[in-house]
Amino acid sequence: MAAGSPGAKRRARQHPDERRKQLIGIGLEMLTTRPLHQITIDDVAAKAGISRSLLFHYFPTKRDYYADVVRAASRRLLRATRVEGDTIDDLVAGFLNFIERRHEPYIALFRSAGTDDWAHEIFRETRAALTDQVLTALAIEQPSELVRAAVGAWLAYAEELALEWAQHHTGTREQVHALLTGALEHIVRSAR
Amino acid sequence: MAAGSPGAKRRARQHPDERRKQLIGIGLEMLTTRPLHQITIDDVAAKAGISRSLLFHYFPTKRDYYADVVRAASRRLLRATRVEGDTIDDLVAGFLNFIERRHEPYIALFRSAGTDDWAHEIFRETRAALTDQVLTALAIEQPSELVRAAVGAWLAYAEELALEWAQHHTGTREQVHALLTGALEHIVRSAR
DNA sequence: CTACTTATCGAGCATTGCTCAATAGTGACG
DNA sequence: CGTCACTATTGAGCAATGCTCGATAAGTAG
Repeated sequence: MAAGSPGAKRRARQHPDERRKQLIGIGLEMLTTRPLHQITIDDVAAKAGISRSLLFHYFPTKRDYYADVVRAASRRLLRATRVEGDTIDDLVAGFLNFIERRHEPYIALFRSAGTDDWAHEIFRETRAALTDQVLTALAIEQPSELVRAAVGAWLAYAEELALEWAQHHTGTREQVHALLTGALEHIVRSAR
Repeated sequence: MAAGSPGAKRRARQHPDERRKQLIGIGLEMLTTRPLHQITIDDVAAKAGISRSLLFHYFPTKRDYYADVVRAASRRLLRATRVEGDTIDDLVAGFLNFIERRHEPYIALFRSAGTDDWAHEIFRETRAALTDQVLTALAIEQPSELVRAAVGAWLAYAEELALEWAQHHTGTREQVHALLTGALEHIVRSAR
């Protein structure tokens, strides 16, 4: 099925910004259903109703396109996990809420992390930003390298446990919540 | 440079088992330097000094080859992390020793985890086996689902922290060791 | 209406995963 | 030692895919 009305102009010219948004949007959508490297240019172009060539007009290479998509996913994630409260409880509650409702984009970002160096870099930056959020919520001003590393590692723990809970309903929400806050407290206390 | 002596027979026939081992060995080696999906059949064949076709004679498809390579990496990992001692201290010490010396294969396995469904499955199995090892060392006979999940998540924490330590020397070995054992004790105690 | 910019396309090239029929080591058996 | 069956091995070739390049037309300015 074509994008526009039937018999529409064969060349529906659009403004570059909107095209870019559209293409990246398609990438984000596809990223939730399959791993990054299984998204072919042809797929994206077909879904957008444009030719392969046009995609290369906007993104010099497939990797550049991927990178922009993953960056967009990262930005979404960071915006969505921004916590309102200050306490660890609020933080963890918000995190669990997010994972419960939108674990698919999270997994998507996760999965792309290992595909390439640049993807891993974006993933690291994302986790670093999350670490900052946690440290802020904990009111830790000048964390040592060890504390930062420990909190970053706790994020890995939290991601794993929360995803397991969201996908396989392992334990109750309260149990998971308690496990997360307890571990964070313990880890931070131990690390300094 | 050719594999054998110069002017050797053009068709150096080998036994299937050795060929398979050789090919998988090449895959394992390449896996430490680049992400899985960047390993092309041509690369492997060239390095082995054979034609592309022969690789498809041994592995029906590229994915099957990949899967066998990743499985081999997983087996290596499990063999190398097998702990001798019984206490948590022994366990963590062995884990740190392993990560310190051979974090590259570990990272390689890590990275391949997100590339595809089958890779993720192998990764899950590997982590499940590691979880069993930990539970055994902890002398926990009949763990609840929650305890299993928590220990599995602790593995994510341990991997992250240990890799950070091995790569960027974050904190001393004793500090990391204490962080790991402390967290594990705390988590297991909380989870039941 | 004209001219200029550029979004858009189609054709075509190189790489790569994969197939298939043909070839040639190698071991088994006489 | 010779012959034969088995199969490891290859080369040619197809389809998909990343990517290039020149041509074209949809807008915009004048």
